[in-house]
Amino acid sequence: MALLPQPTADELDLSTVLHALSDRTRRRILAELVSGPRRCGSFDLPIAKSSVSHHFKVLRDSGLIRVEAQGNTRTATLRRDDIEARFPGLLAVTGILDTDQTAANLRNRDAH
Amino acid sequence: MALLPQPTADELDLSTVLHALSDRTRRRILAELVSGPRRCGSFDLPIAKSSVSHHFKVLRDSGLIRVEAQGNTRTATLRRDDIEARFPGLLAVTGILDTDQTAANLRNRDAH
DNA sequence: CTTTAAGTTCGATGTTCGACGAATATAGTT
DNA sequence: AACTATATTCGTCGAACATCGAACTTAAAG
Repeated sequence: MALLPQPTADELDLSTVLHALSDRTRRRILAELVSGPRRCGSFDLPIAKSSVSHHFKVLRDSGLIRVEAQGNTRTATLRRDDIEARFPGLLAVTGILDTDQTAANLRNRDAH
Repeated sequence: MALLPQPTADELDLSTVLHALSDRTRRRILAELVSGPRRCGSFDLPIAKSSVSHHFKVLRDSGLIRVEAQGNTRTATLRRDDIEARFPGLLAVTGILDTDQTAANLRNRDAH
């Protein structure tokens, strides 16, 4: 159960985060992580596994996900609270949060 | 008074926009455009003017700014409404809108 | 202990990026 | 017409990026 190195919440860099988000495959990974932690290898992506590994590293280095090694598997988790604290609304506006959630946010926003 | 080619509002591509925003120099240009249209050459940037021209092209191709040629000068305008319509909140969360303006938006938002 | 599964790391390839200077185009100015 | 100012385009450079397959590491399963 080793947590792999990652930036702290206050170390999140906007340029780095936006670059990580500018890739469709990485946004797809993040979107699938909204529903909860997932094993890194459990994503059905049309690229080689070494490429997948690369994308997970970019996401982890940027601070968007945390990755925990347990045995010979790794589990990725969206750092939703940290991202929200530093860049509120970023996940919603980039389409990471699913439509219902975004709609709920919008409703809540407009209602108040 | 020729408007240079640019994507329509509904053609804005998230990956392209996020990539354009992932550069600090380009975000700085956008932030200075919040206060109104500016001549392209009137930005005090620590890079060669050919590089500045490149950044304006990236911003225009991504749809974040419109550029109008008038005589031998070009004027850049932030496409605020188009961006807001397509990706609401993106300019605020990326720090393009200054603090006061963002606060004003939040006040206005909450008020309604 | 051998096999299998999960991922990473490495090296190579081709592309894109950001920067530069030089050359060019366009349009005012003298 | 010659000069000046504005800005782009072109060619180049090194760095970074995305992708791949092969080799490697680690650990669980048989």
